[in-house]
Amino acid sequence: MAQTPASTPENALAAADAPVSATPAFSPLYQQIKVLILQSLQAGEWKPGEAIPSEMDLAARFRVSQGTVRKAIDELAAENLVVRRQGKGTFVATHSEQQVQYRFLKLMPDAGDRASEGPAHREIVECKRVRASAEVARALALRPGDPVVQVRRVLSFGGMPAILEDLWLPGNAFKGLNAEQMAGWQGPTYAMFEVEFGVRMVRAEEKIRAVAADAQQSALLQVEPGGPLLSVERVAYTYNDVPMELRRGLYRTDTHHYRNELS
Amino acid sequence: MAQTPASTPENALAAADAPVSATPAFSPLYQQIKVLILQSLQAGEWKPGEAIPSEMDLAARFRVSQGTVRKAIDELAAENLVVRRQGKGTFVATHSEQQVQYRFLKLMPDAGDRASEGPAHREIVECKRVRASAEVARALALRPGDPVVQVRRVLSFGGMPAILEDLWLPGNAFKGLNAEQMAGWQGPTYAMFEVEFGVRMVRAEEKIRAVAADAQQSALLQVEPGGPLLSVERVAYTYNDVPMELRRGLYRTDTHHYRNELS
DNA sequence: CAGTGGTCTAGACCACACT
DNA sequence: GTGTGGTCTAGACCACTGC
Repeated sequence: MAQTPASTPENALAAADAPVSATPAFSPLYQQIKVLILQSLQAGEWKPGEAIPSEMDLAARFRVSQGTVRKAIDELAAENLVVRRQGKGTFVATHSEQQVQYRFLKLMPDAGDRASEGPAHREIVECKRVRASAEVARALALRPGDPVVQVRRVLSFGGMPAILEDLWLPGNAFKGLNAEQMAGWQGPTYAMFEVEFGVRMVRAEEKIRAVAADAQQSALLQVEPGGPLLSVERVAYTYNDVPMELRRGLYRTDTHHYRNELS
Repeated sequence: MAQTPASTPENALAAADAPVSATPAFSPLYQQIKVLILQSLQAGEWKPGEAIPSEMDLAARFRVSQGTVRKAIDELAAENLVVRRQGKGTFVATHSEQQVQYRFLKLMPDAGDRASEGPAHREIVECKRVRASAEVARALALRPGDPVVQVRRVLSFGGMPAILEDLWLPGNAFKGLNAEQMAGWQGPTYAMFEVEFGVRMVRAEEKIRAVAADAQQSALLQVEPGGPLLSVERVAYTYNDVPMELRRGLYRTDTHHYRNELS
């Protein structure tokens, strides 16, 4: 890696193999540095909430200029993998921070903000070990029949049930997860996943639909059967686009709405 | 602006007034450059799809280094106001591009991508001049009673109606808009707004709910009355966060879904 | 005060597109 | 080849944090 920083940067990928290649697959130095930092992040060299080494230190370690490290970190910060704090350092992002808690929850009260509403009350309906169905296996990149933890819970705001959620988690990574743990933890569930299982959710994709409540759902959410509910199907990923959670939420949207910003 | 580039950058905002200020409101040079470019964009100095001057030219114009201009443009590109193309130049973003057409439409077919589906068929149900209701006035920063253009239309994919939309547009900016124009235009509606009215939508906010179809809605979308529909309420903004459109869409989500990425 | 991230500059060179 | 954006470096200085 960059033995001769001042000269043409050697392309690690291209140099690795295939001297005769149609597309040289050029990747700039800062991208290679970014990958290296990413690997350290993934390997747990620095834990969530901790500071990573200073830009100068990283520049020395990788034998590149500070500017190149800076650009690599800039991209990591843009992807919310890392948080910069002027005068203090750069920190591994975590779902435990007081600031942007519940980053992935886009349901907002129609009036006011979520802070004014107070924390949600959580009730675990069930938490059991099952075998992955074909659908769950596909979403989590498992084989059908592989062990999976399934959780069903109801979240309430101000005493009113608002969300009915089913979670499916790979059994291997979430050994020992139980209802007490799910119910006892204060704060974001993803923060618990970080602390208890070392699983950091980094990004997610959601598919949103309008559906009619069935009998069971309407009972749990205290709405009329057949009434409209927002179905939010989420796949959450760790590093390297590895899926680690499938979640299907049913949201009441009579007093709340799903907020999205487009640009 | 940066009469002495090599010395401490004079803060235009801070220098303008209030020599004794608790917070000096420091803003870096590149931010000031960004504002200047933004003003030119807004004033229409360069039209959508056109190239803006090269980084070197802008650096010379503003008497700063190329790197400072670069950082300003980087941010504009990140906000999708401008598109960089290596070897060619930097171009004013437009909704007319073949690439990311329908940037703000997040409805996707459950199987395949939107390109495979072909363009939507549009039917204008009505297009009339009305007076702003309290709700419309609030969303568009108008006064109740101000002139507004209201459009109702149905979009169909593969012959099946999928979206029922109502649009409200400020009457002043959209003088002369009529049903023929709405129906005749090929491609994104926002592209027509750029060409015909010089209005460029830059970002938008959406509030999403699940609702039950009423009699009229179910007839237009060919679903059962009371069936679930996705309600998407959008406010679209031009430069400087000026709202220029209120839109309420009702989406059928039996064969499509609203796709969102979280990070 | 020292250490961290943040800004600004200047110059060299690379990759890409057009002509 | 020329011009564009893109990368990389090196050094100076600024702003913020905490000792």
